[in-house]
Amino acid sequence: MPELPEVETIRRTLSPQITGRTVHRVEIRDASAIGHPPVDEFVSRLTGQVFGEPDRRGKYLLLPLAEEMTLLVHLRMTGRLLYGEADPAPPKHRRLTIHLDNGRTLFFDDQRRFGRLYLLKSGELPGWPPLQKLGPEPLSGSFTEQYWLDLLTKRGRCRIKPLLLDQSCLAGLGNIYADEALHRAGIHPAACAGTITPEQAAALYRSIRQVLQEGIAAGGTTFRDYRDSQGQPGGYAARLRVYRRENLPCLACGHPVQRRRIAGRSAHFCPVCQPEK
DNA sequence: CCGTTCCTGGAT
DNA sequence: ATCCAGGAACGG
Repeated sequence: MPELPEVETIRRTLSPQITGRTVHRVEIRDASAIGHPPVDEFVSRLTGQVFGEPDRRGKYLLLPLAEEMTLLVHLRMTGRLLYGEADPAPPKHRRLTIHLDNGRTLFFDDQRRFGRLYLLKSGELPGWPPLQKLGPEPLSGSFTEQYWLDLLTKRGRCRIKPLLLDQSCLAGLGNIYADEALHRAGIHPAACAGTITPEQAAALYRSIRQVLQEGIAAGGTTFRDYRDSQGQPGGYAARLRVYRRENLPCLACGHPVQRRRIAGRSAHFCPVCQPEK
């Protein structure tokens, strides 16, 4: 489940591997992995292109191409973008292989087939709805404390956990880092945004940025599927304080961590450190 | 806002 | 055999 820190880690490991490389051949093994344009057009337009410096927006990886196009990748749950040697016996979940001019390859593997690649002209990139709808980047200057306080006031009747997962409020948080940020800020995931005090909101603002920065520094969180572009797992799972720790002691107070379904997603929290009222 | 859908494989 | 994991689009 790649969230912002995982996608950012892939961006960083991929950058020296593909920047300046030319696409020699595109091999589609699962057409459903291509979100746009139609597969034959995707292949013909991508072939011969030169990769620029990878970028990221929320959980989207943006791979700019020299000729005014961008290859967008969303990994969703189990997607992997891997750089390596051409494989004569590709694994079962290989969806796409991009052969590069140095004899190496870029693979897109995805067990659950939720991930998608999109090839867009640079002109249509800013107006592309999924990107346009995204809220601010949590680690950039566009995510200000004032924006956050105003948002919690404006969305006062929303519960805070689903609000954190709403990519139009903030781009890049998923279930793992949302639970971790709430625990560090001492806020119950079911709390209504309007009941959060300004002090708590400020603490949450800081904890969101902190857990994302720590996640990036650790190379992301790996339970089973996530890998960077070199195939390496991330190290942040060992540092999680509540996520996937149901019934284990809270690392702050020792009380067992609870798990509850909120808005269709599992939420992990400490009932002592994060009181409901 | 909420529930459903898309997917597959691992757990029960 | 059934349930569950969850990012995001979609319908209500």
